[in-house]
Amino acid sequence: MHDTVIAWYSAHARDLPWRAPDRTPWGVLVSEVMLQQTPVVRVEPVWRSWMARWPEPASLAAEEPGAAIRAWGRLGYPRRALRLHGAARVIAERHAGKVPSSYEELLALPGIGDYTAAAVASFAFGQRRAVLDTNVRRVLARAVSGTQYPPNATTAAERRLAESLLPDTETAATWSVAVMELGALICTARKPRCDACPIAHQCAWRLAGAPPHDGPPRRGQAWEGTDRQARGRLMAVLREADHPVPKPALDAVWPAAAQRERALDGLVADGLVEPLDNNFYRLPGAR
DNA sequence: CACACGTGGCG
DNA sequence: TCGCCAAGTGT
Repeated sequence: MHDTVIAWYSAHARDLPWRAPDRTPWGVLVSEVMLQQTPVVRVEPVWRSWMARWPEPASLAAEEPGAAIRAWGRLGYPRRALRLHGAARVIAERHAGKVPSSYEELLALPGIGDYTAAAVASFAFGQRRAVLDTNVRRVLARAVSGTQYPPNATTAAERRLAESLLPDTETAATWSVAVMELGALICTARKPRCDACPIAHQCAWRLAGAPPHDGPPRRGQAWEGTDRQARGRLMAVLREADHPVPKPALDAVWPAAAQRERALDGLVADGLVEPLDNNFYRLPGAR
């Protein structure tokens, strides 16, 4: 299975800048954070401008957090920008400006969880770490476990499986990115392209007749009328403003007063918004 | 462990 | 159309 998947990857991998030969650990780290819950097509242009402006951790660390939040644009989950800025400051101050290579030190950075720490250790530093993202989990669920979808939360069994399949250090990172790419391009969640899959003939799920998902239903993401939607509206106003924004300008984008105040308070508590005197607001430290 | 947390595109 | 989904993390 390994040689087949890696050969498929060699022929079909997308040409992404964070995979280029001249990539840096910082570029890999930035890409991984941006890619959390966000499609590649939306990340790529933002990654390019981000790396042009802040080519190393110290250059981002020298900025106010609001600059990072604004440059994040419409990628979503702007707390990721705040945490990436925080990670840059930790790297600048405690790691001499160099992205740490150990999984444990990466995991200690804000906004870096198990997946991202493993991905950076593996993709940027060539270490042998199981990289378990939604793509890998889905491919292994189908190809090996014979189920349409993986469990809702990552299980110890999934981790054991991924580790048991991990090849030696020389090829571990390539194997992980190849499986990930297979999940992203072929073994997709909704409409897998099994006719183009290099391991379709040995896929446990297909061999079992492609049985439908039977476990507990996947949790949907509520949106319309939620606090999240309100927060998004408020952040959009602040992101696009060149100067501090008066409160009425925020009130205008979310009429329900109680929910709006709760959302705004939450943004302030999260450090995404800075309240100023006279009922003005701005991105933290920004203009 | 379940939930909060943005945004936009596709089937 | 509208629910589902996208290289998760923190609490």
